[in-house]
Order: sequence, then C-alpha cells, then structure tokens
Amino acid sequence: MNDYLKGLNERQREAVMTTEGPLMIVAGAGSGKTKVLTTRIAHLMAKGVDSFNILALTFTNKAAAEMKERVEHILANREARNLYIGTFHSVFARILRAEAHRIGYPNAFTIYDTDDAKSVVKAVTGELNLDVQHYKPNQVYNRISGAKNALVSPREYLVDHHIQQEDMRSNRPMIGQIYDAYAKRCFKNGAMDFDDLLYKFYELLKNFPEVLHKYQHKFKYIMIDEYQDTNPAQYEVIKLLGAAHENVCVVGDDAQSIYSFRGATIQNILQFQKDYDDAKVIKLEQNYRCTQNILAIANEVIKQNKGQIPKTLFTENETGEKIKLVRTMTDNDEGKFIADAIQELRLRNHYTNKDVAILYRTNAQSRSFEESLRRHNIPYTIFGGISFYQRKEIKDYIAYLRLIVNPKDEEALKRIINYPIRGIGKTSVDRALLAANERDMSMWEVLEQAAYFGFKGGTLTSIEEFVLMIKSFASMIDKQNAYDIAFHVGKQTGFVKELFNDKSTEGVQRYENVQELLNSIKEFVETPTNEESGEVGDKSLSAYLQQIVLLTDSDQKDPNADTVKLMTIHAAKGLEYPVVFLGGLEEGLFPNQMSLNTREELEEERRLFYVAITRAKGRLYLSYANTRYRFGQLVQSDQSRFINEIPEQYLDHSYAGGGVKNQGSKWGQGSAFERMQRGFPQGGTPASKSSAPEKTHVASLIQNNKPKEVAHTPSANFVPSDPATLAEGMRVEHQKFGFGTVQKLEGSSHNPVATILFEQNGEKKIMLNYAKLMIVN
DNA sequence: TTCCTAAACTTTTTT
DNA sequence: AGTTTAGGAA
Repeated sequence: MNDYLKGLNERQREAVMTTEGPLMIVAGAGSGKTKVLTTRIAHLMAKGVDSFNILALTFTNKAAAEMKERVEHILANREARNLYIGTFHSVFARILRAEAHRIGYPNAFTIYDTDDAKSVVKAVTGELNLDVQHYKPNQVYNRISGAKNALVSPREYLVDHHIQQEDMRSNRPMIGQIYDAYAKRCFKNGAMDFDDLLYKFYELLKNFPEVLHKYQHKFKYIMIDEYQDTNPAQYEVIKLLGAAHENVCVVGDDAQSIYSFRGATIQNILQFQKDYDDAKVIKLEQNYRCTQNILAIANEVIKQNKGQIPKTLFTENETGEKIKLVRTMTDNDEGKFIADAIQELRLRNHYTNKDVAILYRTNAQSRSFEESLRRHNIPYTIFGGISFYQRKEIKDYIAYLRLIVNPKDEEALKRIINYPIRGIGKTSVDRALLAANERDMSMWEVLEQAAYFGFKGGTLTSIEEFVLMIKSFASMIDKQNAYDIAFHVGKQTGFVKELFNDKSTEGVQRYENVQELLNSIKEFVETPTNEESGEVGDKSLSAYLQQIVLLTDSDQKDPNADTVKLMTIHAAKGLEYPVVFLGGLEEGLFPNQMSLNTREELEEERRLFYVAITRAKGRLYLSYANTRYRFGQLVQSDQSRFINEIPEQYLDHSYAGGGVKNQGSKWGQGSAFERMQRGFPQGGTPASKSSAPEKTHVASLIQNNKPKEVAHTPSANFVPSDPATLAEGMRVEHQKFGFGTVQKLEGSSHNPVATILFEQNGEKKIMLNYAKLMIVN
C-alpha cells in the first residue's frame, strides 16, 4: 500500500481510491475532509494522472492555499505546479483572462470589487433619474448580485413575473432597468464584478462549444470543496465542465451550509444523486477533532433541523470537559470575562494565545473583545476587517494602475482624475461623463479629445496634461515590469510625495501603507511562481491587479502567529482551535433578528451555531450578555434559544463572568421579573442607569460655545448684485448675516474676497464667487 | 472648489 | 457609537 494511504480510515481510503465517476463525500465536521481531498489528488497523480488535468475548487484563498500546501507535502518532489487549485473566483478569472476577447471583453479586464460595483449602481441609478435614497445602491446591488448568482440575465429579470412582483412589493419596480443599465455600463467599462466571474464564465462555456470542449478535455478530474455552499451559477459551471467525463467529486456537509444569503442553495448537495444517477456516496462520520461532549451537543443542536442527509457523527476522543455557559451583565463584562479566562487558561492549562479563538455572529461584536484583550495585554488578531487593498490611499494608487491597464475603467478614472488636485473638478467630470453617455463613448475617449468636446482654458490644459501622463505610463506596459511602472507612477503623479509631506499620524500611516503596496508589487514581480494560483509566468500589471482584488483581509494575516484569533463564525468555517469562546448568544443577535422570518432562515442560523460549536477541539465557552449596546443604545435581551437546545447534562454553569456571579439558567431564561422590568421603559434597571451617562447636556454646552449667529430674514426684494460692481464702503445685504459695510476688497480677479463688517454678526470674509450679496445703496 | 457641520444610517454573514 | 453623506458657507 502506498504510504499516503496509511493514515486513513476505511471510509476515507475508499473516498481516496474512488477516482472514476461522480462521487459525493458527505464529510461531517472534523472528519478529515481536507486530508481526503489532498490525498485523493496525490493518489490521482500516483496513478499517472497529469497534474495538468486536475481541478480543485474552494471558496476561500485560505482553503486553496492549505490544500495546495498539503498536496505538495504528500507529493514531496513530484510536480504539483500545474495543478489548478484555487477559489472559484480566481480560477474562473484566470480562464476568463485567456478567453475574454470572445465575449467582447478586453483580456486585461478590470475586476470591480463591491465598492466599485456599488458606485456604478449609484451612478446608473442617478442617470435613470431614480431616487438614490429610495433605490439604495446597497440593496439594489444585492438584488443584482442575487440575480447573477441565479443566472438571471437583465432581460430575464425584466420579464420574470415573480421577480417583478417582488420588486413591486418592495416598491422598487425599476431595479430591473438598473440591472440592465449596470450590466451595460460594466461591459462598457471593460469590467466584471465578483458575480460576473461566475456568470460570464458560465456564458462563455455555454455559448462557445469549442471553449467548453477545451476545458472539459483539460479538467479530467474535478474536485469541489464545501459543495453545500455552491450557488446555481457555480453548480451549472461544474455540471458543464464535468459533463464529458463525469469525474466530479464533491465534498460537503449539508449541516454546515451557511451561505444561502449569498445565493448558495443547499439543494445542490441534496440533489447530487439525482443529477448523476450512478453517483457514489461516501459518508465520513468519524470525527477526529472534538471531545465527546462537544460533539454530543453539536449533534443535539443540529437534530432540531429538518431534511438533512442522515448521518451520525461519532468520535473516539476523550469525553472532555463540560461546556461552560456564562452570563454577564453587559457586553463589556463579557469581554472582560473572556480575557480573564484566557489568562487563566494560559497560566494553569498551558495554552498559548494561538490556541484560542473568539467567535461571534456579527463583526460589530469584536469591539468589546478587542478592548478587553488590549487591557489585559493579550495579543490578538482580528480577521475580517477591510482588506489592505480597500484602504483609500491604496485604492487610489491602484486606480492609476487600473486606468493604465484598462482606460475604459471609469471607476478608476473618476477616482484619480483630480487626485492629486489638478484642476479637473466635479463640473468638468460631469460634463465629460455626459458627453460620453450621449455618444456612447468611454469617458476616457472624451478626455482624449477634450478640445473637440468644448473644454477650454485651464481645464483643457489640465485634461490634456493628464491624458498625456496616463498615456506615457501606458506605453511602459510592454517594456517594464509591474513594480517599475508602479514606482514611476507614484513618483510622476506626485502622489507619493503628497502622502510623504503629510506628517499627521494618519498621513504617516498612509505613506507606510503605500510603501507596503510597492513592496507587495515587488514581491509579486520577483517571486518565480505565483503562489496563489501555482501558475508560472504572468507577471504583468494586469495579472497583479486581478490577483489582489480577490484577496480578503484574512488572506493577508498570519494564522500561525501566537495571537488570539477573533473572527465571525462564517470566517471560522474550516478552522479548528483547542479553545473556542462563542460570544453574544442572545435572541436577536444569534439567531439574528434578520433571520427569524422563516424556518429556513432559522435553520441556517442553527447550522451556523453548529459550525461554531464544532470549531472547538477541547474547550468550549458559550457566553451572552444581559444588556448590550446596539445602534448606540443599550438593549436587553434573552439568552439565545440555541442554548435551550443543549441538554443540561453537558453544561457547566459554575463559571463566574466578569466579576458577576453567574445566575444559572433560572435567570437566563428571562424570568417574569425581568420581562416585567422590560415592560416599563421608564423603570430603568441599575445597569442601564450606570452604563448610559447623560451626555446630552455636555454636548449642548460645547455647542453653545460657538459664536451665536443672529438670524436674518432677507428682504422681500432680495436680488444678488453682480460682485464686480462692488466697492469698498458700500452697504450690502447678505441672506444670512444681514446688513453690513464692505471694509476691504482683495483676492485675485478669479477669486475675489470681500471683508464685510456686519451690523449683527461682526466681521466676515466673503468669497464673492459663491456668496450672494445685494448692494443696498 | 473646498471645507465644515449636522444629519442619517448603520449591523448578518463574503469571494 | 462611529462613520459616511448632504448641504451650506466661505
């Protein structure tokens, strides 16, 4: 037997050895799923399959990196380089890069991140004369995203009765039109959003049989991780790619399906056997991760859900400790309790920082944990903030690079056309945009012919200089590497210098970030193989840009650092820790208020709870706070219903939280007494009184320190006079400040400034270009 | 055009 | 509470 098969149990080995035909591996939490997948790839190669013919798709870069690393480890010196292991998005983007011209996109197309996409939505909504307040870009974008994930085109969207009814009901009947305009604009900009990477790839395979054939032939063996989280677009692509050989191996756990909000449908995994009638199903039911107690409550909890693939997880691990349940008075107490507990675990139980994870439902909860950890001097890492590449200064810098690679990229253009300030303001931009839309040209093309489009004077000169500068950068693309271009851009635009000159704390930080960006580009250029994709070669600027946009915050932080890890439960999927704290187990927070509408939503929350529990190998702490600040207001909540689903025998209530003695479940259930108190908003519990100091008085005092303005109602016949006719000594009326006398006239002819002594409001400097003044006499 | 303040909105989860 | 946006002032 081959060495790599020795560490596997019987079921796992069967999964590895079943290389031909459709295979579904139902892998319970901690059952060695990644091990099976990686060993299976190694096994395929040992059997003589060319690594070139193997495709493995994951959802996160982290999972892809881990899989790749482990395959390389098993294979030792054998070639793993040609393996296609990556996220759906990165692998599809890479293929689209090669084939984009077929669907009318430039091969160096831009990938819009969520911010870019929302900005485009906002722009086209405005152009359709729709109220951006009502058609909120965020909501509209989510709706569009949902459509794409379900493979609904703008045309289909507009004629689909069900969809139209939904939009009518939400009083947003024009979303279809926005979707249509949005799609057209993205296409015109040579840009795809995240969802397009799936959607356009599907269209490519669907409409170009020769392309489909090429990749069907290439990917003879396909493996999909976390299959329960695939959406219809991903599902259809897999179906198309696998249709020729049907060597499709999916791995998943229906109990861990937690991404339906992103369009994932649990049906994909439930229906696998119907899609492939000769599909083999292997269940991995032995858990190697958790103690018996942890696994027991996980099983108890998930039992409450309906319609699962039947399976029973078991473990041969030790019983372990009971699950500690802790109630605290406030969210801050919860943070304090956890920090104290971590210190105790380190001291008495020889745990290190990196053994511990604090998990929560929403990102907003990280604040109190962060604070208490900092106070206790416990090093920590938060996963899931904004990505390094989302920072403003980095996005600005990258916008230059994007524009060089793809001048049609309007979002990039708008971002940097006047940054650093070069005298091309909003008015000029709007004019250029209008001209571009009227003629169906790109804004860049309008700028190229600025004189023809009627730009004059200083603005024209500025535009021409700008266009010339970008063109000179673009001419470097074929001759110089990404780093040299980027460095040159930073220098030439004055961008880096401007940041360097800003000596404020934030300014220094921004400058350092830009230096870090340059380092990352240098590293990209100098690393012989592209670690993300395993691909040799493409070191172009556009390759760099396409890669970084798909990186998340988590990808840029070291998971092995000796720090306590803080993250949402979603971000924790696939990970494991010796000690897990799960905070905020309160009704309305977890399960979240937003997910209480249907049974399906509640069941997804429960699966999320299941995922959270099963991250823990040894010790699990569940905590909740009596009161917590939400939306800046103190709210009280009951303990989560999920706690009630855990049999009492597994729980240990004896832990004190944050100096507050735990009252046990008698109190936690929400006693009549508590409910009564809550019924009287004026009553005010001691907690709410002490935690919510009355700040309003202080605030109003500070505001009152400002010089008071005496109100003035403009005369009925108020008509602004021509500022040019103004002279010193004249008596004038201002709409707000009332009557006054011109003391002095100064400033350039472009920007005249008058100093006026107002009778009621004292001396003010008035910019005559903008303020309205009427000469009284 | 740019800066400042007040108001409004946020908070479900992410490639 | 903190952050982003809109509108007004200069």
